[in-house]
Amino acid sequence: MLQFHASFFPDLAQVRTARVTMSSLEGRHPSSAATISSSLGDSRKRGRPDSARRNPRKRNSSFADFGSYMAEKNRKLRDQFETDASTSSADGRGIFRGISIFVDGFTIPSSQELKEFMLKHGGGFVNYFSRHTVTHIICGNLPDSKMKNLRAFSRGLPVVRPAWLVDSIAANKLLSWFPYQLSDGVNERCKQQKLSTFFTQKSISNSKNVETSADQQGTVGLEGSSSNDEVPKNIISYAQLQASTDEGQDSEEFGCYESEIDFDAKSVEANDAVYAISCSVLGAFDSSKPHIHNTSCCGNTKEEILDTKGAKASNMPHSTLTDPKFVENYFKNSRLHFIGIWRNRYRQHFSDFLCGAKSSNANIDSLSDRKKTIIVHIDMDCFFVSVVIRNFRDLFNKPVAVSHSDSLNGTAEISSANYPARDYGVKAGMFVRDAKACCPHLVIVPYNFEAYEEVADQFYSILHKYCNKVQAISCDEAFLDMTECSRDDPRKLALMIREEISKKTRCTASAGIADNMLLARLATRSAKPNGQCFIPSEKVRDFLNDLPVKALPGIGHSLDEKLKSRQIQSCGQLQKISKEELQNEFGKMTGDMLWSYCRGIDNRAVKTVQETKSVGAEVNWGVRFNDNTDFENFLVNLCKEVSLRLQGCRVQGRTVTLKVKKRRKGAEEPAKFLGCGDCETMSRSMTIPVATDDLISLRRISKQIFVSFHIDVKEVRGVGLKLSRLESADLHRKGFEENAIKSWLASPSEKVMKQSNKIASSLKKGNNEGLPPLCSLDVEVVKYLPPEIISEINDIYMGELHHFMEAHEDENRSIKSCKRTISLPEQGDNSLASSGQAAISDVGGHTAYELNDSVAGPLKKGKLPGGYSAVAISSISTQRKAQALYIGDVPNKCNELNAKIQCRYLSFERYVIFF
DNA sequence: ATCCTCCCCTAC
DNA sequence: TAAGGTAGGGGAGGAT
Repeated sequence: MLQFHASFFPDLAQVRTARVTMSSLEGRHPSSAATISSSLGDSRKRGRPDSARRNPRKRNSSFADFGSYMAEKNRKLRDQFETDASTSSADGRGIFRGISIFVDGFTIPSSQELKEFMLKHGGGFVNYFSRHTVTHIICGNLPDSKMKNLRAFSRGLPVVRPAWLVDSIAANKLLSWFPYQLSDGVNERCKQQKLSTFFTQKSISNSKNVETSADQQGTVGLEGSSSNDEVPKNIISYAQLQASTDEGQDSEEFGCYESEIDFDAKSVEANDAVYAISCSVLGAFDSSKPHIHNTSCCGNTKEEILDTKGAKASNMPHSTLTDPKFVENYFKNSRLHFIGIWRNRYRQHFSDFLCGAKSSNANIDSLSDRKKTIIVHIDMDCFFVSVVIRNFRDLFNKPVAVSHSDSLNGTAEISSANYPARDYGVKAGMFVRDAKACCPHLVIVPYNFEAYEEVADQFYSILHKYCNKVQAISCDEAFLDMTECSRDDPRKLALMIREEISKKTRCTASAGIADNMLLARLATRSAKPNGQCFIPSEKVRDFLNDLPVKALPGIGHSLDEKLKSRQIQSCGQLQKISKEELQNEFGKMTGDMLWSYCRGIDNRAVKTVQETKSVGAEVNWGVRFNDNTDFENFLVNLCKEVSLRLQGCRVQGRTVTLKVKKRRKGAEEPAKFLGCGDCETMSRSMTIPVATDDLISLRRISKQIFVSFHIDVKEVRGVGLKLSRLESADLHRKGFEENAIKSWLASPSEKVMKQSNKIASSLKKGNNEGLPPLCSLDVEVVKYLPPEIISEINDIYMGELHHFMEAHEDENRSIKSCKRTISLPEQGDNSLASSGQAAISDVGGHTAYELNDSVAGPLKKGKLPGGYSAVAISSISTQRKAQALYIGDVPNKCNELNAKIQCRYLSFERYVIFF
C-alpha cells in the first residue's frame, strides 16, 4: 500500500498526477509510463514548521567535518579572489574604479582578457548579469534580435563595445563610453520578440553596430514593446520572462511542491513526527530575493539571466566540411558529451572529498559481516529544464523543454522536458517538430551548461555535507550510504537534503530510501517528481511483484524485448524463471542479475571512488568528408582531443580502439539534419606494449587502423577513438625516465648517450635532422613497421629506404638462418626460453640475454629494475650488437609474440630506439 | 582455462 | 538546420 503525503505548488490548484520515470536526465530511450500516482495539493501560503527551518546539519553530527571543509574552501576561494583583485588594482591606475562590466557573447579581446583588464585597473567584472551590480554591458557582435532583448533587460544600462575599455587603457583615462555604444539596429520588420532569439543566429550584422542615437537606448524595453500583442501564445519573449520574474521578486514566497511517498505507512507510524515535517516542510520557502543567490566560488552575488550560454550565438558553420574547428565546437555544444564527461569533472572538482573517503570502498566490500545498509538515492527532477527555468517561476507550470533549436520543423532533439510537457507526451530524444506536434505551445529553452555545472556543484556540496559515502552517478544523481548515520532517521535526512537542494538551487530533487542501491533507485522512481519514498524490506516483495521488468536498472530496450517475447513483463513473472534458465538464455552474469534484481537483491556497495578504465572521444553528427585530407584533419583533431583528455586524467593507454560509422549501403540521407543515419559500425583495436597519450602516436595508430578498414571517406558518418588498458602517466613517466634511459644507457659511453638524446629529441620535434645514417638502420626493425610508417620513413630518407632494404635482403636471409629469439619470462620463471616464434632482438645472431648481463641478471632472479613485473625488449643496432632497452611495464601474461613485434613498432614510435 | 578482440547493451 | 557522447560491463568466439 502506498501512502501519499501532500505536495505543494503555488500555482497549481488542481490535483496533478505524479508521473514516474526512470530518470530525470533522460537518454534517448524514453522511459516507461507511470505506475504509481500521487495526489498533490495546493498550499501556497503554507509556512514551514520550525523543525524544517533549523539548520539541517547538527553541530555535533559526524558530517560536521565535511560541512566545515566546504565552508572553509569557499572562504579561501573568496579570499583568494579578493586578494587578487586588490593586489591587481593596486598595480593599476584604477581608471575603471566604479565601473563593473558584464560581457555578453563573443568579444575581442576575450571575456577573460577583459576581466583581467578590469581587475588590473580597479574595475569590476561579473559573470552573471545583475542590474544591481553591473554598470556597463560589454558586447562584440549581437544579432538585432538579441540586441533588442539585451536592451530590454539592461533597462538603460550602456551596451558598449570592448574597444571602450581597450582605448581607455591606451589613453590612460576613462573615456566616454558614448561613442562606443552598440546600436541595436532593430529591424523594423521584425517586431516580434521570440524566445528563438536566444538560439544561434546566423546573420550578424556587425556593420550596423556603429554610431547610433542615444535615445534609442533603453527604449526597447519589454513593457513598452508594442509588439507584445502580436506574440503568439506559444512564444514567450525573453523580456517577458524577465519581467514576469521581476513581478514576483519582492512579493510572495517561492514555492515548490513535494510528494512524500511511504511504501508502508504502517511501518512508520512511530515516526509521525518525521512525516509531519515531510507534509509541509517543502511547501514554501522564503524567496524574498529570488534572483540572487550566492555562488560557490568567489562569493560574488550572481543574478542569472535566461541566456544562451549553452547555445551561444555563433555564426560558424557546423559540419566537418565547413568548420575547421568542428571537433572543438561540437563538444562544446553537445549535451551528451556534457553528461558523458561529467564524472571526470566531478572527480577533479571533488577530489578532496574523494581522497578523504577513499578507504570507504574497502570497508564495505565484505558483505557477510556488515550490518544492514541504508541507502539513499537522490535524483534532481528534469534537471536540464529545471536549472534553466529555475528563476522563471511563471514557466514552472507551462510545458517547457530544452533543445538547441526551437525551429518548428526542425530535427533538433529534446533533451529534457518538464512534467507539464511530459503530460502532453513530450519526451526526451524527440525531434522538436514532433514535440511541437504533441504540444503546440511548448516553450523551448536553450541549454545552459555553465548553470548545469554550477547547480551540480551545489548539489554535490550539499550531499557531501550530509554524508561521506557518496557515489556520483551523474551531474544530478547520486547514491548515499547512510548506514553509519543511523542515529538520524535516513528519511528525515533525505528530507533535509532535499530541502536544502531546493533552497540553494531552486530546483527540486526526489529521493528513494531502502536497504540497497537497486531498491533505493526504484523508490526514487516512484517518488518523482519532488517526493521521496521509503521501501522497508518486508514490503519489497509487494513492491516488485507488479513492477515492469523494464523498470529494473540493467534492463534496457533489448533485454525488455527479449523478455516480452517470452511473455515476461513484470518482476513477478520473472521471479518464476529459475536462475539456471536465465543464465542459459542470457549468459551467466546477465542471468544472475535478472534473477537477483527481480527479487530486489543487490549486493553492490556504494563506491565513492571509481577507477577510470578507458578514455575516448566520439563524433557521430555533422561528419561528412569529401576527401582524405578532410578526414585526416578531422582525425588529428579527434586525436588531439583524446590526447588532452588522457593528459587531463593523468593516464596513458595501451589499447587504441578506432570506431568508424559507415553509411549502410542503400541507406538514405538521415531524417536528422547532418545525422549519421543508418550505419554499419566497424571497430578495431591495437595494443601496444607501452602506454601512450602522445598525439603523434595516436594519430599514426588511428590512421593505420582506419586504412585497414578500406572505407571510402565519403561514406564515413562517425568516428570514435578510445584508449583502454590505462596506466598512471606519472608512474609511467617516472619509470620510463628514471629506469629506462638513465639506467640502460648509463653504461654505454657518454657519447652514445648524447647521441641518443639528440636523436630522440630531434625525432620528437618531428624533423629528421640528426637521424642516423641509412646504413645504421636496423632493417629487422623497420620491416615490421606498418607499411605506411615504412613509407613515411622512406620519404624522410628521400626514397632511399626501399633501396636500402632491398640491398640488405640477402644479408637478412643469412642472418635469419642463425637467429635466436628470447621470450619474456613468466613471473618467477628463471629461464629465458627460446621460443623460436619471432626474431626480435638481434642482428648479429646474439640475443639480449647473451649480450647484456645487466638485463639477464635481474631477469634470472625474477627481479626487475624499478619494481616492474616484466621488460619489453627491443633491438639496438649500434655497433651491430643487440641490447635490451627497458621501456616500461608489460603485463605478465601479454601475448609475447605480439608484444615483441609491437614493441619494435612502439619503440620507434616513442623514439627510444637508438640506431 | 584463460585471455583477447569485437561487438552489443545499458545508464546517464 | 544543429551539436546522435562516454564509459562500463558482458557475451560470443577464437587463439593460446
